[in-house]
Amino acid sequence: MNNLCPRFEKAMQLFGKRWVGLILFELLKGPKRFSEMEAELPISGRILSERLKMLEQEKIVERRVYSDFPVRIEYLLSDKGLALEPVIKDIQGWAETWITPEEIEAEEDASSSKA
Amino acid sequence: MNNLCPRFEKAMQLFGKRWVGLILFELLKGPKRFSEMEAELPISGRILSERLKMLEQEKIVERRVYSDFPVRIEYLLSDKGLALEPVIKDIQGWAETWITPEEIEAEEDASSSKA
DNA sequence: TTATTTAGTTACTTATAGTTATTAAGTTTA
DNA sequence: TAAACTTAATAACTATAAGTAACTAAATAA
Repeated sequence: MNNLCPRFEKAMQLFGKRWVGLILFELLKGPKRFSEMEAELPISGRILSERLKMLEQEKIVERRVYSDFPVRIEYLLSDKGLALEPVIKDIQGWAETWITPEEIEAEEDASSSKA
Repeated sequence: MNNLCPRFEKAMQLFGKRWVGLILFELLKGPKRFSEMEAELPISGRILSERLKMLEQEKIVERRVYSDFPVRIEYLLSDKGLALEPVIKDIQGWAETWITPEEIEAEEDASSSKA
């Protein structure tokens, strides 16, 4: 068991965690605040907080505190995080080619209570 | 909420599911049997079965039954699945550059009961 | 001093994953 | 013919992760 490349396995453990892809997608557009991400992603504050903390620990995301009123905290990608851009772009490209509108509709119906 | 590209969101829902990356990584090497994947991946049979069924429904994986003794079932990537190769390769490349040996050791220690 | 704002956290419920034992279909061998 | 073997699952159960709603902390404004 476990004859895989350990680096790949570790990478998939990060990247394959729920919401991580969408968080990176958002942050590739530029720095974001907690509440912006909470509003733009269908993710709960608790989990967003947990994921950002994890991504910060993994040095993929940086957290910057500005002592404005009210306090402003920005999350942005580090170099390690920015280096994931090709992955995100590839997934986008793949999705545009291979995900059909029907699949998306089925998805939206299933989560219509949230939308 | 939910101003994301719905195709990307759907793609991440598949790809960001635990074990999916590792299953695709294995299948990119060529067709595999259930028991081979079960042996090579640190994943339970129940979840492997569940994931393969999902990937089959999504037309990413094909399931071929051979009436040998004992019954032989092969899983292989469809064109849609093969199209994910660049994503996997990018993640591999990223992992080789950015995942440090210390991170992997920490990981191995945490799951030493399985290894 | 009370209210307001952002960025969380805590306690609790629901959903997903993991483990172990069992089943089904087919084939060999006693 | 029936007991045993093999692969590919599935069922029942336990453990872990995610979701929800209400609350907290720090700083300022009214």
